[in-house]
Amino acid sequence: MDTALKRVCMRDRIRDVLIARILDGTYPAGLQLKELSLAREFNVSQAPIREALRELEGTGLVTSERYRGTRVRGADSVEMRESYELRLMMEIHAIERSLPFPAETLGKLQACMTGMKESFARGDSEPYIDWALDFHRSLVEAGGNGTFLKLWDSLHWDVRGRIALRRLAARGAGLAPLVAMHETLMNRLRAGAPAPAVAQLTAILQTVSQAFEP
Amino acid sequence: MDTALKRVCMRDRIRDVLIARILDGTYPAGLQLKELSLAREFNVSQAPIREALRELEGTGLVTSERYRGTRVRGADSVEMRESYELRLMMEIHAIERSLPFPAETLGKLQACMTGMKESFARGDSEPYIDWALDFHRSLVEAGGNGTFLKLWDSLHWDVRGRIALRRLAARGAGLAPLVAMHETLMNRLRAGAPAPAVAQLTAILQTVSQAFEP
DNA sequence: TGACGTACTATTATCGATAATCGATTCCGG
DNA sequence: CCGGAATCGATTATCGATAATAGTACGTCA
Repeated sequence: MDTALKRVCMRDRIRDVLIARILDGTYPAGLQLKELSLAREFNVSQAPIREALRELEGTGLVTSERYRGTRVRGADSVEMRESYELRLMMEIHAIERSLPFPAETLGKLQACMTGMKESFARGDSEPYIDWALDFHRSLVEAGGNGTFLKLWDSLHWDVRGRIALRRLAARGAGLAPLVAMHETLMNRLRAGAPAPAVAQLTAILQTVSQAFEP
Repeated sequence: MDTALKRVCMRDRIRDVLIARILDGTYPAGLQLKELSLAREFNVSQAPIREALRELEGTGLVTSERYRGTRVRGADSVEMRESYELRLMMEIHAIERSLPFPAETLGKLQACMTGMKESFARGDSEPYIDWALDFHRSLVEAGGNGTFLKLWDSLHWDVRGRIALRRLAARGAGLAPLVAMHETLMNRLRAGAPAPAVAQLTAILQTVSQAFEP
């Protein structure tokens, strides 16, 4: 396989590849990431590999022990549930802090909603997923706390959420219930009362997080 | 100044020193961290410096741009307030999720409380700070969400909190009000009703976060 | 004089090699 | 056959040097 990367800043590209492989399960939890093997695969020397690993270590995706290597710190079902708890907290916080939303925010959310519905109607699950992730990220953004937004990004919800939604899409009911649930959420956000919106949001995230239950 | 580090795993020690310097203001926001200068200071080559910087990049303490260096991403007062908001959220979550606490948790918290009181009575502010930070970290731990605990650690509350408390200790009322407030919080935690405990916790964090207001 | 391009300098990105360490295996005396 | 010391292979940690790049200072030409 040609995974050699050429253009710019090897360590960034390598880091992104490693993140994707860890989150999509290519690298299972506990796997040791051997620097020289990776270096050979990417056609680079050890240094950029190590730097990419150190960055992943900073985000908590891997752990390393001195002279004993770097290992994937798995996203097991426990950690996944905990992450959803954190995500739920952030999105609830945004609602409680900023509802009623200004027109601009509602417009952004509505655009995502429309995109979701259209993609779903066409049966295109990937664009649906893009819109859905954008919807929830926009919600966090609406809370006005930049640290929360950075945290959202550093937890790689763009990848994790995609994996979850793909699983749900392949299951019995597929994405149809989610579309309806988001529509309800959108209406409640527009209505402006926090409690019903929070309840609906909680239900949505509960549904999505079930993608990681056996 | 002899900042040369000798014993084990240079990159870890370097990383810790850099974290401390960033959080205590030695390295102001926006400062470019030059690799070769740091390498000379620590008597190491460029590689471990870079790895330490990459780890800091992962935690969000610095940012780097290709061929343009690594710069301190400042902890300005806005970010500080946002961080306290996040911390408050995590501690509230622990209370709402786990109150009433089991005897073991209450014992741990009480031990911290006792340590705080004794240190304060002796006028030793540093041990007081240790106990206070341990108290709040234990609170997060009591919530039972390991991801929250990791997040707490990755935000470096051990350093940030110390800085805040040192500032407060040097101000007018000093630490006395905090001791009393924690005693009240402890009583309310023991009582087992979430709402009053949350209110008191909010008041405490509000007080502490004022250390960063001008 | 002033806009423009070009060499220079400071700094980062990457390399290839060496030192340090760990884990397993082998070898040996009992 | 067994316990432990010595050794070997694999892997990580660090080094010193080189390549690549951005910003700057300067000189040239109109």
